[in-house]
Amino acid sequence: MHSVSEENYIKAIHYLQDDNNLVSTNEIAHQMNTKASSVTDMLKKLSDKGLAEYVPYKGSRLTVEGVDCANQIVRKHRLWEVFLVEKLHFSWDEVHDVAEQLEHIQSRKLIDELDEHLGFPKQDPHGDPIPDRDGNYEKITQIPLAQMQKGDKGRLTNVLDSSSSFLKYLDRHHIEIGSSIEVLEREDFDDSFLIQTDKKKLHLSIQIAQNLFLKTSS
Amino acid sequence: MHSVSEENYIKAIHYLQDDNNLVSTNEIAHQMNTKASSVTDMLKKLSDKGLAEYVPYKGSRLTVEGVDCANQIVRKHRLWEVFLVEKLHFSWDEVHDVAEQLEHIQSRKLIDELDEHLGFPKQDPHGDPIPDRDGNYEKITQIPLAQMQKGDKGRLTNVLDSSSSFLKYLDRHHIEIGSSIEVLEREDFDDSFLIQTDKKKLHLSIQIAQNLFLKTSS
DNA sequence: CCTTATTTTTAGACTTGTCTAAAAATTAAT
DNA sequence: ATTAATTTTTAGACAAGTCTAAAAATAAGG
Repeated sequence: MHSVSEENYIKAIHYLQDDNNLVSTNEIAHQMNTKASSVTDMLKKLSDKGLAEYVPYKGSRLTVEGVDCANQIVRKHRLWEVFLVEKLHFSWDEVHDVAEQLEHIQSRKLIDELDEHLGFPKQDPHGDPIPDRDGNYEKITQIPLAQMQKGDKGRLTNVLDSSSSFLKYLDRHHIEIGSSIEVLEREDFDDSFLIQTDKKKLHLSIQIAQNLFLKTSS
Repeated sequence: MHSVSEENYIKAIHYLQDDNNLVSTNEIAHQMNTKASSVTDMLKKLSDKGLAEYVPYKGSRLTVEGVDCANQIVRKHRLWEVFLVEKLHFSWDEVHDVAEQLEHIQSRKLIDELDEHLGFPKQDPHGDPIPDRDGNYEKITQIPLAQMQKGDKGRLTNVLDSSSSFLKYLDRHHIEIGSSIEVLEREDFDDSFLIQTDKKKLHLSIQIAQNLFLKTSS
C-alpha cells in the first residue's frame, strides 16, 4: 500500500494540522527530524498519490483519503499501545517506540481482531481516543489543568507530553489516567498549583499543569 | 541492528543450510524470488558484518553469530504465529504473511513478554519448534508419513508445506497437529496411503504423505 | 583435455529516500 | 517599497537494494 516513510509523513501532517489550515514544510521537517528538502520531495509524492494537497511555497494539508489513512495509523498505534500495557506488562513510558514499529504492519484482520481481543478500548494508555475501524473516534472535551481555578475538580483524561521522563514523574507521584484531581491553591507569582490527588496533596509547576488534561466534573 | 533485507537473507540461508555445507547463490536467489546478482551483493555485505562466510563461486554459510540471529528471527516468527492463532482467531493458513512482517519488529522485551503471555509454547501452529530466548530449541524426532509402513501409528507433529491450499486441505479432513494417524494400507502401484485418523478412514497420495511428519508411538 | 553449458560475479543503471549547497520565492523590517 | 532575513524549492550526490546484460569462473560431456 503505502511505504513506511509515506505513512510517517502522513502521520506528521495529521498531527500538525488542526482544522484545514496548511502545514508548512519547515514544521513537518522539524517534527520529523529531517530536512526541508526531503519534505518537499515527499509532499509532491503524496500529492501525486492523492493523499495530500500541496501548494508550493505555502504548505500542505491532507485530503480526505489522507486523513482516513492517518486515522488508521493512529488506530493501529494506539491499539498496540493498549496491548503492550494491558497484556505484556509494558509501562506507559515504554510503549511508544515499539508501537511506532507495530503501527506499520499491514493487515486489516490483524488490527480488527486485536481490537476485539482488547475489548474494543476507547482510549490508549495516555488517554488518547482510539478510532474505530471506520476511523471515527469520540472527542472528549477536556481542558488543561493550567486553565483551571481554585476549587475546580476533574479526572485526568489525557497527557500531552509522552516523554519517558514526564511519564515517570507522574508514576512517582501515582498520577494516572482516571486519577481525580482537585485544585486547592494557585500561586500567583509562579503560576504553580497545589492539588489534591486520590491519595495526597502535591505541588505542580505550570509546565506540568500544561501537560495534564482533565474532564471537569464540577 | 540489521535491515529487514539482511534478516530475510539470513533466514533464507538458515533455511537452506543443513549442517555446515555451503549454500549456493542460485539456491538463495530461487528461495527468495530474487536474482543471483542481488544475492552476491548481499553475501558480501553479510560477510563484512560477520554474519555469514562467503566463498566466491562456492557459496556461503552462516557464522555462529548469523545462526544466532536466524534463531531469533525464527523465534519471533513462530511466537507471533502462535499469538495470531491462539489469541486472534487466525487459522493456520492465514498466519504466515502477517508473521513475516511481525518477525522484523525489534524489541527484546516485546518478544520475551509475548512468550510469557502465550505460556512459553514449545511449538508453533504447524508443529515447528520455537527457540527460547537463548536460541535453543528441542528437536523432535519425527519421520514423514511417506516412510511409514502398514500398521505403523503416530501423532502428527509437523507439516512441511505451509501453503494455504495444503493447510486448507488438512482442515477439510480434520487433520491437525496432534492428530493420531495409523497406516491401514499402502498401495504399491501409486504409493498412496489408506490411513485411520481420530475420526475416519482417509486416502492420501504420496505427495500429501511426504508433507506430513509424525512422532511414531509404535 | 578441450569445448560447451551452467553458475556466479561484475558493471552499470534504476528506485526510494535522504542529504548539502545554491537558487528562487516569500515574508519581514526599516 | 526596497532591502534583508527567512522559507522553500531545485539540482546534484549518496546509500541501500534491486535489476539487466555481459564477463569470468566453474562444472560437465565427449
